[in-house]
Amino acid sequence: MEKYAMLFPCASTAPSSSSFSSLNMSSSHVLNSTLYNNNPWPNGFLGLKTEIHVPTSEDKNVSNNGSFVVTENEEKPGQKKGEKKLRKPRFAFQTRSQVDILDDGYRWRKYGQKSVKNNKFPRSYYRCTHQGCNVKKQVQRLSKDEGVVVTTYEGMHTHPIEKSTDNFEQILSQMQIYPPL
DNA sequence: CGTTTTTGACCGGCGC
DNA sequence: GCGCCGGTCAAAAACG
Repeated sequence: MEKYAMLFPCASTAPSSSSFSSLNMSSSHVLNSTLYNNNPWPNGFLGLKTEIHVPTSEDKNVSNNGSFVVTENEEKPGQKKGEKKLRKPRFAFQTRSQVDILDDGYRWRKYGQKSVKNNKFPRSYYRCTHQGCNVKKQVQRLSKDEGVVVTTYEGMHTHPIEKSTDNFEQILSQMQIYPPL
């Protein structure tokens, strides 16, 4: 297996994708697409404060998760009231990208992959390789829309980013919200 | 040689 | 109690 192909879907009105494909592709991926951030990160995972909802026509199609889902301490039916159940905040980012792995500057170790029902594509489970940092993340690709990738983060990082987020920041700054299709 | 990926087994919760 | 479903473990392979 070779490395992932550096594909850049390019929204279409991308200003200059040249800066995107920085030379250090050590593990920098691009996610030019819709990214929803509510800034739930302690140390500022992303500096930007974008909170937009793009009601694309696909929205109805992708009803299973509108676009940005924040599942904090939600009590599910059947759970004991006020239990010490592991309540971790979860954030789902729905991204339009050809690349599954969206690098956020952290190092992830894949620890599992399972196929989900109603989905042709498997779901990958990643874990932050930092000691004491039990942040998990799972990447799922919608079978309906191959271009849509749902990245779900679980937990928060308690350590600085190991890599220079410069690249990622650049991407974010240049990232633009998808126009309603 | 150390680290990450792969992949099936395993396990816990939930519904029937 | 059993089977489905989703998530994790762990051993070996793959990779740099």
